Amino acid sequence: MFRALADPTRRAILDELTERDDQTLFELCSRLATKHGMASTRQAISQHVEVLEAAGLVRTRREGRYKFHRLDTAPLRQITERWSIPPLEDEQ
Amino acid sequence: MFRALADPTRRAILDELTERDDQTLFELCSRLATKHGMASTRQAISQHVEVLEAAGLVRTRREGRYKFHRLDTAPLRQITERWSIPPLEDEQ
DNA sequence: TTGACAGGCAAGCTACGACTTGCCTATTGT
DNA sequence: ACAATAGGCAAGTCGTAGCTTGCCTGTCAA
Repeated sequence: MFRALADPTRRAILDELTERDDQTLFELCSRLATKHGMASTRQAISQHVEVLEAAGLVRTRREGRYKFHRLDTAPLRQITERWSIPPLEDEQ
Repeated sequence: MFRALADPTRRAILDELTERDDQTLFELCSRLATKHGMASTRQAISQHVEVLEAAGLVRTRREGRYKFHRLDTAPLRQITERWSIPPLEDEQ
């Protein structure tokens, strides 16, 4: 899962899913291209999504010929727990 | 900094510094070898530390011929803020 | 002052990750 | 039925991350 976060395109996918859940692969492709300025092919995105799925950061649901993607931030807790991140105080 | 977290050896270094600050490079080497079972050379660890420094996750202080390493978890906040991790409550 | 110790620098090797290309499957609409 | 659409599979290319090797610099103790 740490490896999954290492790639900027994958982080952009997480960003995209943060502000809008249940996107299809094609939606993700076009939105990444326009809003994040990343010109990636569908296959590239598809492979990134696979990695994110394997890391448990993205859940997918098949529906007809569409595959919807949903963000799951639960695995990210590992990070805050492992190195005990100080609870974010108001940094002036 | 995400890339810095992607490597298991580097995460082990952070773990090591979590439970004991101000270790020298040689200390880190031997402790990683014994406690974490990672047989890495000094140069390898040194390069990992460089990456962690560049990511702002490790602060160093030179003292004579020793170089002490200290953990800085501040950059990790980015993660919790970026994808709004729910504040870890007592789970169950 | 000189040898032992802590660490740095730089070039080279290797393996793996990101991406492409080409073709295939399955679902839907007309 | 068949074309269009959403997605999957697999092989191949290329760059770079991680590691090693060899040698160099700087500090301290005898």
